[in-house]
Amino acid sequence: MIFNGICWRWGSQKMHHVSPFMRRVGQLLPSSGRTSPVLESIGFRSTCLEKGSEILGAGKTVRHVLTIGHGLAMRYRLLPDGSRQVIMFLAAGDICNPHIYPTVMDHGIAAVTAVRIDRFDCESLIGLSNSVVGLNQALWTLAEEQNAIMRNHITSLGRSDARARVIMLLKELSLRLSVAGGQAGPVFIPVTQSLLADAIGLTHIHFNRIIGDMGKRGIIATSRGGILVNSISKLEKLGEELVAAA
Amino acid sequence: MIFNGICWRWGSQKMHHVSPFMRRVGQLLPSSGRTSPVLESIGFRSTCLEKGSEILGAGKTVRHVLTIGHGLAMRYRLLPDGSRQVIMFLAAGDICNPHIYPTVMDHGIAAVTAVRIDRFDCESLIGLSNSVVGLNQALWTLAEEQNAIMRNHITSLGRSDARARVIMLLKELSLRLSVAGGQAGPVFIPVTQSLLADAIGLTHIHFNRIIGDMGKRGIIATSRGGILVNSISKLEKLGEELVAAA
DNA sequence: CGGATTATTGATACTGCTCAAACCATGTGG
DNA sequence: CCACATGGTTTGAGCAGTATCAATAATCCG
Repeated sequence: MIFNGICWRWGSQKMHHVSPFMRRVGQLLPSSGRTSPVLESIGFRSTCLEKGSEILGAGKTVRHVLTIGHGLAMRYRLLPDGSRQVIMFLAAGDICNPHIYPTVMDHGIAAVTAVRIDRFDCESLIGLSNSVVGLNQALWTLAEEQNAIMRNHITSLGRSDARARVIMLLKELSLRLSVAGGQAGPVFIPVTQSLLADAIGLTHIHFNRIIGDMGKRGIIATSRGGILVNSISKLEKLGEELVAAA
Repeated sequence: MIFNGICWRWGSQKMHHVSPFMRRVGQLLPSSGRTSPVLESIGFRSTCLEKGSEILGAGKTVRHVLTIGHGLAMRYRLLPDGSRQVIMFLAAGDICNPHIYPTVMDHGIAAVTAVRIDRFDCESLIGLSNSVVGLNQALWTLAEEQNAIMRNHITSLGRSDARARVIMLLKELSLRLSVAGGQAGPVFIPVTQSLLADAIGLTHIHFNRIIGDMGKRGIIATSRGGILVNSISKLEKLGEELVAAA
């Protein structure tokens, strides 16, 4: 249930924080530098959900635009045999809906960590996209980012062995989670091995063997509930070695 | 080369045929019944390309909106080790670009069969999308169709064994290629086994073994350069049997 | 007819899955 | 504070499913 979570701040049109989603949209607008006051004027409501909550169920019709304010979520599907495929992970600033128009979801979205959801009104956003120059294009660009991730995912699943898939997944998540994009410091990925394995089509057992090996080499460290990537560049180097070995 | 093909009709703003892309867009518009004359007024140019031609190269900046007028194409990536991943197949009416704004492609698009490309002007479409009510939403809906296919693809690659993947792929292509959507008649899929195998992460050898088995059961028939699906419903039944067996 | 692409078949090797179990961390209620 | 339940992690042994290598056959095209 979407209203299950502890409500952080609720009911006020004006939030004291800026939505990461709007910040990203603003950066994509042609109107050069700072965030447009028009964008900030649009109201949204924040809801906090605990780990594991369902954000958007498959089959549901969406009347609001949900975005990740803070934390990690995932798009996923449950299969008839009970197994689960994680389609992609969503981080702060990502949009949960396919687009800003009402739709029916063909997959679910759930909270991987505790999550803050910033909820906008479809009509308001649609109205803005008709009036603010460049906004529509910005939304397409954001959507295209997610599509690129899916294409990478398909390529990874189709043409790489287990080890390469693990490396690519960790690399992608590290980069998206490190705010600065390409910094050198360690990044903690707060996702269980089972979930990570479900994303790249491995059993959690095999996944564990692979990262166990990577742990011995000091590239990552494991802890309950997450993985610490010590150095993204080491990760990339390992990936290149793999390609070279083939 | 994009200009390599035999040109079917060229240089005239007014085509004697309607672009399948525009027809689909028109059907998604709220303005009820028939295709809006405004949509038909927009000019486009058709180019015919032979099998195997490159339609859009990876890394290219796109200044036109390319759509499939006739035939089959594919989105694909080439990997450093020389192998190829087919990300998805594109049929008549599908858009090749990620969206109608200029972008850089992170993957290539090539003709699987002989193909007619209907090429629109970015600016014209953007202009239309700002003036025609519902057009922008229609474009998002079309894009979302492709995204749904990618999500299916990811799920298939991640959680199904080879046989199930083959069945899903053939089913998807049969449905998209049969104009009537859900008809009973046989459908011919004009794609080599190697390409189909490259889509679902199999070797063409293993792919061949699987469809050989399906051929013995009369569900499909093979011929050089393509596969004939005798009955989509039989295909679905086989898929359900697989699920039940698991 | 000769060369090129595509399809098919066989034998063998290896990746990653399955099953089974132990271990560890965390939280819960008595 | 301890006993227990829970969910996550780690380890082992054996097997199933696919890849790989190698070759042959069918088909098409010039």
